[in-house]
Amino acid sequence: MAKEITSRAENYSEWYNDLVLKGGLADYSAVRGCMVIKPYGYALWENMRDILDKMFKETGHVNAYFPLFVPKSLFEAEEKNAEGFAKECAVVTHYRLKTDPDNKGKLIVDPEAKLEEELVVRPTSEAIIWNTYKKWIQSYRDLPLLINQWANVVRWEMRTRLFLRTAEFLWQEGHTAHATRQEAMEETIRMINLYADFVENYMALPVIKGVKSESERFAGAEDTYTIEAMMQDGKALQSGTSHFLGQNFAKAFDVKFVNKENTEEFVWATSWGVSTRLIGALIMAHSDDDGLVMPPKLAPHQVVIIPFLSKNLEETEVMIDKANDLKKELAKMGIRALVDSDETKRPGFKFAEYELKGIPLRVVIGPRDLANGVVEIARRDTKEKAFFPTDNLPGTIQGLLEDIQQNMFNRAKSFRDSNITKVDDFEVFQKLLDEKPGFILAHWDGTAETEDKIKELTKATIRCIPLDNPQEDGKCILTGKSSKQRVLFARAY
RNA sequence: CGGGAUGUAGUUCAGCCCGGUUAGAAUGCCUGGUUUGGGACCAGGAGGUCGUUGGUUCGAAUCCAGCUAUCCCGACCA
Repeated sequence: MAKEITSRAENYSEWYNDLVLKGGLADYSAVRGCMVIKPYGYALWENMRDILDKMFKETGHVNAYFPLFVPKSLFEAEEKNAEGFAKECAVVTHYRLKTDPDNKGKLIVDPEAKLEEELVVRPTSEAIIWNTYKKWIQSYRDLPLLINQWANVVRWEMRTRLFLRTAEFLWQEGHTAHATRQEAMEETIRMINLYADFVENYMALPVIKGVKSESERFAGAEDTYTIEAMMQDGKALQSGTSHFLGQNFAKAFDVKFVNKENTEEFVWATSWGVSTRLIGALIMAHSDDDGLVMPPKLAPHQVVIIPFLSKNLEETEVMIDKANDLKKELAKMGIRALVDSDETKRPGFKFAEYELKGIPLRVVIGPRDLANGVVEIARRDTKEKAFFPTDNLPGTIQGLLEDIQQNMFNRAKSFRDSNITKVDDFEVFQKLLDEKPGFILAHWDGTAETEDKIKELTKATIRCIPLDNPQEDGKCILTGKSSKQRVLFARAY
């Protein structure tokens, strides 16, 4: 084995790192906490981005771009938001370097080029955007304002992990302004539903939608909606959030509009985002000890076609032609195929390589099978190999891709469902978290103190209060105080 | 940021404790040949200022310090 992958059982974290690095998705860089997204990883992100972008536009949003830098005075305008992010901000203090007079060939920061006002590298863009919205919004006719931006943000995290938590990451952030509380709330819900739709239908990953408790809420929001997914180690990954911001930012940035009755009102706001972290979720939810497993709808290459090559040049040429013909036919149906006719690598090497890369289907075209009117097709999700007639191959492949997409979702869903447990006893709660990782539904008295205490004792946090949560009488798992519903607990990334 | 570990060829690592020729291996890479239905084989070859800066020393991959990066365990977090 040229590229050994640590097994999940041996070390889950190393397994994850191996997949990212050896699967060719990303690489470490010379910058602390920042990664290089390699072409294969970026192709995956482009697919995700393009689909989401289309979904945003179908729901009436438009794209714009706001500056990377936020003047400190703007950043601090919304107090809670500023406080929440303050301890992880990169700050620009100077605008010039100069050659070091004492050390030839080296540069130093020019002390004379100190900025009057420091610039914060955006950890999120509410401040700069709401400062702009003030200029754009005067009348109810200017509302709703539905803007999204694709951007990079910087959050100076203590400890970073490829895709899951990097100091700089790519994301989209939607920032909307509305005339009424109800409209803004509807937007908040619309977007969390859109994210759930994307993650479930494209990433093949089931999610639980819910509301964050007060202590897990976005800094500056009145309510944070979240989608939570379960990874193969039973831990939760927050995969997307949609915030109802109330009038907090409108008040902080003095954004008012005149309504039909000619009275001034503050506007209502939402913001929502998903990031390259979704790639981490995709990897951890579906992959196995042989490498990545890409859901067909997002896979950079959905099919790899490998023609068998031999000394017989004439025969080899026929195999390569067949492979290229199939690729063209697939392209007509919108299926992304890759032909590997590299004669310097043996088939076994290629099989292993494309399994590592997670390509959903592998089609092998060889003289022996072709004489029998069949080709061998192997699917990545189940590792099954089977022969299929050469007639209507594109149709067969399309069917298989759909089946893989569905199978991956079903598999992830049954794994998740079998790892959600209702618990009513705190000792069982603690024991379960250590022995059988997963989600736990338990009663909670609704206080931040209890939530903190549970976190301290078990490292588990309230992931969300699920939407459409069944109401039932119960007693808080820790304090025994009365409770009307169960909330979702888990250890999280 | 606290605790632990690590950084030597593209990659994985040995050498360091006990300083002293020209720093090794496997794998990968290049060339030629034989191969090709699950990570091929033979022969030849290229590739390293030992993470970085400074210190100790006649002499540093080896000893000491700072910095930097990565991994693991915490705290923080999408």
